[in-house]
Amino acid sequence: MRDLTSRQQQVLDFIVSSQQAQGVPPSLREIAGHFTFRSMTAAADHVRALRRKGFLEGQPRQARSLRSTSPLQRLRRPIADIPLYGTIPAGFAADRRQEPAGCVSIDVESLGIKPTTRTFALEVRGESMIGRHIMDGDLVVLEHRVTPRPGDVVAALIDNESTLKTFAIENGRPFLKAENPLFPKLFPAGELVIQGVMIALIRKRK
Amino acid sequence: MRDLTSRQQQVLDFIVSSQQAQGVPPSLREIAGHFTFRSMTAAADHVRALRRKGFLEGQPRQARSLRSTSPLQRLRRPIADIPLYGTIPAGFAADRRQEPAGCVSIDVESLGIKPTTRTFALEVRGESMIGRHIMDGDLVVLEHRVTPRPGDVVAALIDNESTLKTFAIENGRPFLKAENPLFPKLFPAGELVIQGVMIALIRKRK
DNA sequence: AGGAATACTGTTTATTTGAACAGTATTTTA
DNA sequence: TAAAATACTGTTCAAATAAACAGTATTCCT
Repeated sequence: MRDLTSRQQQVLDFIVSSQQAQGVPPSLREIAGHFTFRSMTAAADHVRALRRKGFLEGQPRQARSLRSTSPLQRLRRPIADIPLYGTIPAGFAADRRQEPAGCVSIDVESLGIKPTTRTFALEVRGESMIGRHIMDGDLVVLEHRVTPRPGDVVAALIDNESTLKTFAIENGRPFLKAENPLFPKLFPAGELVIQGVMIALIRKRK
Repeated sequence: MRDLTSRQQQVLDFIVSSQQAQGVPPSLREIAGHFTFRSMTAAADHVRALRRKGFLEGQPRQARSLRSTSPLQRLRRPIADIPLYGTIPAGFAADRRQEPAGCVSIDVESLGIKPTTRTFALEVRGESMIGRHIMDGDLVVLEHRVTPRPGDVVAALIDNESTLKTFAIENGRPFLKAENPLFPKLFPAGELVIQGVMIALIRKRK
């Protein structure tokens, strides 16, 4: 794969960034317009060169079919968009119509499961789950309305506050426990509202 | 935002998944073709309904400009594709031309940093970093050729094997240590080959 | 009971768009 | 030093495409 000239790199950059921004790759005329070429052939020439050098591909005679051909993008899996509901989604179970505070996008392979509309993410506050190696600031991805297995990490609503706990069953009665010797209390659950079961975790460097 | 009929949902699903798979949204004819409509108007009707209900948007008279308008996708950040080099990338420092074994795609916001061409991912094997809450099977994202700060988690080449350790400095001399009382040895580093500094971590449920 | 929305067929039209043809000037490569 | 690649102008053409028009049958509200 040969190197690109600076002009060709500019054109490739425009195509990729335009695709990201508009959601659609640009047409040859739009490329020419952006660089104020007075002829579309200029754009077509660059695209032809980028095709020949293997940086672009697309179907012939198909409108807006240009896409960059990085070897990585070939390996790319479908990407899931997961709503991030902040740290303390009070009233989640009752009021499902809350606005997401953000969006976590990750490929399904790294996530481990194909997400549904009941998948959501929360930011962890506190060290109560440090025994399960979940740290303050971690993003946890959870699945709503899944029956937890004993030992699963779940987000539960206790006193109108969402906390992360380990789900357990003793003598047929479900309860929750923190995973930190500093928080040794068990939480017997009169009415146990499970918001979600943890399926993945994302941590970034502080 | 009103609900969709099952047919409209099917059409929307096709548009979104086709966009993901092909990199380009489908044309009306391609939609009609997929559902074996004998008229493009059928596809156009559905697209019109999806537009009216707010699930699709795009420029009029612009080829392949359909894009889904989920409130989530509006929040979506640019996505980074990070090469996954397996578990033991022997000879990474010397042979940079190895083939990636996979691709981790995640938005830059959740990742915490804007990745460069020197960003890569490895799968963790073993429990040697459990004290830093890094578990067997976790995916770690690393940045190559960054000067580590004391306390950073780094991937290093020791005896031609890549291992995750904590970087530390004592009396001006850098060394590496495992974060597990079962692996208490320190690794003094005659020639210290740092492959990368950890910047993020992804864990999926086993 | 009646109007609107849904879900299509079949055809035509105007626009968008990729691509080809014919050139020119400059830079790079062999 | 000659050939090839680069970087464009200017024009034309045909395929791809969105959109409009004219219908039909069914289902869903009210």
